[in-house]
Amino acid sequence: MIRITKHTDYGIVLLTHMAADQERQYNAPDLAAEARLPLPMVSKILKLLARERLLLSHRGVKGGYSLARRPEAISMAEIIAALEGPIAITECIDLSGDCAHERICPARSNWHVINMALRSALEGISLAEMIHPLPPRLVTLGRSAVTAPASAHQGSSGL
Amino acid sequence: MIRITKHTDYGIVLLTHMAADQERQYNAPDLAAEARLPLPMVSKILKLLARERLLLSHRGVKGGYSLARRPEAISMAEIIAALEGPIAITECIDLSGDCAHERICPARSNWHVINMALRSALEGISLAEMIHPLPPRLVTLGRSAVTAPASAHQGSSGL
DNA sequence: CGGAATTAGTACCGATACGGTACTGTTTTA
DNA sequence: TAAAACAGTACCGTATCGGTACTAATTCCG
Repeated sequence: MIRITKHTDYGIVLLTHMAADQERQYNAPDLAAEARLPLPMVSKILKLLARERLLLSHRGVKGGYSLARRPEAISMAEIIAALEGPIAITECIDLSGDCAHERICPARSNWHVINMALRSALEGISLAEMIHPLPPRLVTLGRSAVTAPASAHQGSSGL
Repeated sequence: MIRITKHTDYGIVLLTHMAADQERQYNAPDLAAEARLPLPMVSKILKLLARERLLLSHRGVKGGYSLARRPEAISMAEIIAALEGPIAITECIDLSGDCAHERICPARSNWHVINMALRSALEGISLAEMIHPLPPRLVTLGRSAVTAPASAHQGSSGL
C-alpha cells in the first residue's frame, strides 16, 4: 500500500467538492460541514492550498476560498505536491549525496525511473476528471501497453 | 512525498542486487553485507519475497535465495504489492463499505482512477529496467502526452 | 468607528505503526 | 549429529501523523 497523508486525502476530497461549483466562494466551516470533515483539519488544509496557489483566499467577514484555476487545469500531481512536497517515493531523492548506499546500490540511482512514472501518471489526471472520469484510456509505459478498464463509478472493492 | 515503507525500499534494493547475477544463489548474510543493510531486516524481507513467490528459497547449509523469474518478467508493481499489499493510495479502498463519506464525497468514489494510473505506471517498469534504464519513453495518460526525459544515471537531485 | 466573521500562523500533544531486534523452530548438508 | 541457513512470531522504542487550541491579521457592515 502506497501511502499519502490524510491531509492529502482530505485535500483532494475538498478540492473535488469545490470543483463542483467552481465560481462559488467556500468558507472553511461550510466546507467542513458539507464534506463531513473536522473543521480544524479543513482549515489547515485550505490554508496550505492557498499558500501553494491552488486556491485564492479572501479574508474578512464575507471571505472564503475559491479555486485559483479551472478544474481541468489542476492536476493531481500539483495537489499532492502542494500538500506533501515533491512527488517522490522515497527519501534518498531530495537530500542528494548523504545516502551511504549510493555508490554500491544500483537501484538507488534509478529510483527516479519510478518517480518519473508516478509523476507522469499523476500529471495525467485533472481535478475535473475526478468528478467525471474519462472512458477507458490507453496507458503506454515502457514496452508494455496496458489498457485500464473504465472506472466503475461505485464498485470500489480492492484492486 | 508519496511514501512506501523501508521494507519495500530495501526490498527493491535487494532484488536489484540479485538481478545482477541472476543464476547465483544468495544467502541472507552475504546479501546484507553486499548491500550494506542490516541483516535482520534483509532476512525478514527475503522471507516475505519468498512467500510471495518472487524468490525461490533453498533451506539447509548451502541454502539461499534466487530470483523466481527473469528480471524482465518481474514488475515494480509486483514487488511493491508483495511487500505492502495491494497497490492503492488510500485506505478507503480495501474495506469497501465502511467509509462514512462514501455517499456524499464525489472524490472517494473516484479514487480508483488514481490507483489505476499508479498501478499501470508501476506495472510498466520491470526489475531489469532498474539496472539498465530505458531511453526516453512516451507516457500517454488521459489527454496529455508527457515525454519523460532520459534517466540521468547519477544526477539525482529533486524532481 | 468598532465589533464580528473569517483567514493566517504557530505551537503543542497523544496514539498509531513503522523500523528494528531477539528468540525459537525447521530443514538440509557434510 | 552438528552446523548453517531459512521460517515464523513476538516484542519494544520512537518518529511521525492526526488532531486541537490559541493568537494575530484582515475585512465587512452596522
